[in-house]
Amino acid sequence: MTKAMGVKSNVETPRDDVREAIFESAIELFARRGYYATTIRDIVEKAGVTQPMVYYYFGSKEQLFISCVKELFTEIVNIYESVDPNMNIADYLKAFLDVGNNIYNTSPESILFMVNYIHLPEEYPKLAKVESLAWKPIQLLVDFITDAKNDGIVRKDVDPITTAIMIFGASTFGKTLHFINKNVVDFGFDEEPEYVSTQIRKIILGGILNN
Amino acid sequence: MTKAMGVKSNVETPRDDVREAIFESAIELFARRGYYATTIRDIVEKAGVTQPMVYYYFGSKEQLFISCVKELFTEIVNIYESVDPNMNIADYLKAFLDVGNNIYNTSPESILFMVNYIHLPEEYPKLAKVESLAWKPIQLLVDFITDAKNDGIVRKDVDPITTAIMIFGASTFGKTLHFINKNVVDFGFDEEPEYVSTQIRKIILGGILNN
Amino acid sequence: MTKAMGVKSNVETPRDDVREAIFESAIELFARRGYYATTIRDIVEKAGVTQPMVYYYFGSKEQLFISCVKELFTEIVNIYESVDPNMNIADYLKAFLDVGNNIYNTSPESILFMVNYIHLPEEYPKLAKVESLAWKPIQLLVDFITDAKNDGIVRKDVDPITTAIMIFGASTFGKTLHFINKNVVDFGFDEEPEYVSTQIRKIILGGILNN
Amino acid sequence: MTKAMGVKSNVETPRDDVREAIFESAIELFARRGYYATTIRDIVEKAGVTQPMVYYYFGSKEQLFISCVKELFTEIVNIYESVDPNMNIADYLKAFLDVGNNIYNTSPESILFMVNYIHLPEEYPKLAKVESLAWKPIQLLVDFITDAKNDGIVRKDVDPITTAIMIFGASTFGKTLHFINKNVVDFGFDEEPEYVSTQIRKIILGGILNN
DNA sequence: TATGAATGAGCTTTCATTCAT
DNA sequence: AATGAATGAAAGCTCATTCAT
Repeated sequence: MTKAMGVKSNVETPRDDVREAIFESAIELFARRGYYATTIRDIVEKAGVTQPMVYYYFGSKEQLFISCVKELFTEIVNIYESVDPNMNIADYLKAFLDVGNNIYNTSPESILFMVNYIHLPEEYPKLAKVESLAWKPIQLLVDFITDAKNDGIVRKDVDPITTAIMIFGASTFGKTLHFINKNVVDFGFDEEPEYVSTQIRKIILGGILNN
Repeated sequence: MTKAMGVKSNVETPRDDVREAIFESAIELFARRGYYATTIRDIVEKAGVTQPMVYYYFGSKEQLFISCVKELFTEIVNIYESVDPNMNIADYLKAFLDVGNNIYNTSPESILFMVNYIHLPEEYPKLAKVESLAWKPIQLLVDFITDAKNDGIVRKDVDPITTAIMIFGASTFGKTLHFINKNVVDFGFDEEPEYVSTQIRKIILGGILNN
Repeated sequence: MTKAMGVKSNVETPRDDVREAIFESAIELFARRGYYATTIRDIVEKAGVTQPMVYYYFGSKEQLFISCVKELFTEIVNIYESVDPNMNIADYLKAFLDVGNNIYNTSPESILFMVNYIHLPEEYPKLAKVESLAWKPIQLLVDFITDAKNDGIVRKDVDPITTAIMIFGASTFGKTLHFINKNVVDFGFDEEPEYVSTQIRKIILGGILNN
Repeated sequence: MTKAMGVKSNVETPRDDVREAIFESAIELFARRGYYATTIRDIVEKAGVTQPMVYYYFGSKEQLFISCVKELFTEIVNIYESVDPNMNIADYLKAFLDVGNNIYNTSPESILFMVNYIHLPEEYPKLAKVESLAWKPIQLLVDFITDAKNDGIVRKDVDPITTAIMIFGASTFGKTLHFINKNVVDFGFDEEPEYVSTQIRKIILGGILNN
């Protein structure tokens, strides 16, 4: 991700080339194959560096993985946090979903990686270290919906957490299916994320707003 | 799952004990750890049999995995198909979501396994073989909603596919979070699947029904 | 050692061939090169087996090493214990020293291994497990000398422990020097262990007996 | 050792700090862990310098090791040679053994290192280069005893070499056991080197003197 | 059907060493 | 005189799989 997401921060000092190359290869491979199916050899080959460099810069395969997760989640959270909460609910929802779609479009692996990561229970000791990050985007939604509920915009009998899960879960699940359908096996499911987002917005708003 | 779900289809000849033991251990381990982190040794140790038995009965690790997937998906599909589509939409939705909750309650791994499986893209060559099965529960929803739309119960501007994805995605994502929160790391998300289902129903119905 | 020492216990079941081969190669290599300079690959090459066999039979390199130490020390202790303590001190001393010489002649590595092992302090966590075995031969000497002291044969002002250390230390040190001189680098020290033993006996007896 | 032994030979130019630091760390680590279990990383970390410094000052790990051995043996030999041979045998023996004890007390690793080194046969190509040094202390003893034999003080049937080996071997073996007992695992052998030396002297003198 | 024993290939990791600066 | 970065080679170990019985 990183660069792929258009966050290319600035001209890096040349000595971080190797670290950077490892990092990017790692994210892509971990995202596509998962932790165990990705070998250090895969990573360094793709990055064009030698094996010990991984240990020089990251210490171990697991720490490299954690670094990837942290970095990726941090970036994603930053982007989600940049959405201004001073909008009406329809606009906010649109902005929120657009963010997800943008990330997916620039770097589908990012989403896969995140979703994938969240769905590997036995691996969760590792998750503990990024717990708050992983939960953050959903939390932002929960907070916004709670406020809207307090303002009387959202119905009193609506549970903000469930609502947030619906929005977030539906959106990422839609992207995953889109990715699979496009890259792996044709499910007959070819709806674009943008279209799905529009639908989600409409249904959710219809389901939770007063009147 | 299998036995755990109470779907033990017929009385097995006693000599299938070994096969059965392997099968059950495999499902549980694959579900919790994923394909690569699960070793043949793990499986046979848990099953109390010897390694070559896996090859005698299943041919290879990959084929064992596929067998698990097929069996599991078949059972799950059977259950979903047993939901009578001749109900009103509210009841159908309730029945549909209840089925998922029941499966999760009797055998949480089943859900994990399925979700997990769907989210490992690079593994999808394998998926091709169960493509229609994996997609089937969603398809059932899509069909039901499409009918309701044609009957004028669901609004014309609602996309049945997106709706089905929302229902299914939200429901499984909710269960995953519940599982993680309960078994791995406390996210502060402790809502029971049943409660989440009720909310989903309410929101979806509010969002898609005419009037 | 084992076979080399002429202790070939009996016709083994053929299925222990591999284990046996690993074991013997291990002892010889550990003895000559020490633990760290000996690789699993060295051992299996010498034994004509494949690497995983080491792990199948012994679990790890360290456990293989411990097995060797235990086995070797046990055998050596057995031999030392077979020396009948109902002799006069001169004969006992001769018998005791002869035993060491015999072991050295049949299997020089045995001695090297033992001495070598005793002189790697940082490795001694492992030693804890064979502590009593390693100390046993010296203890036998101590006990005999103590008895002789109580019987008035050995002078009252003589310390049995120091005496035993002198006998044992001098004897093994002599063998080590003999081995080095013969196999590695010519120190100009070519006295045969048997000659050294005779001298040790004479000097010790002269130094500790009454009259 | 070196400094630890208080033999800091001359005022060093400050720029040898690094070399000195490497040297001292190396001796201690080699002594405690042996050659193979000691890594360059261990040494430089302990010394607080960087890895290439080892190669700048010593050329290689092996040459560093040899340097340590040479330096250490040279110092030890110097001390042993400073013992005045113009004494009677009892005093000389006392002085000789005291020297060993002093070295052990100021720097136990020195003794361990030496003994350890002598007992690693496969390493002896390296030994060739310090052959005369390693042998020297024993040689001094041999010479003294030979003279005493020629003077009729020591019995004609006594072999000076064996005698020297007994004295030296017993003394160092005693120290090794003392070290192990104190630092690693309790053998029940807690005799102080000084006490052991006194005993050795008494027994040896009783065993080799005329009358 | 079932198993103990065996294996080729590949894994993560660390080592001593060197290079460019 | 000193260093951060880099490397080839090899270490211990595990994997899915098969063979002989």
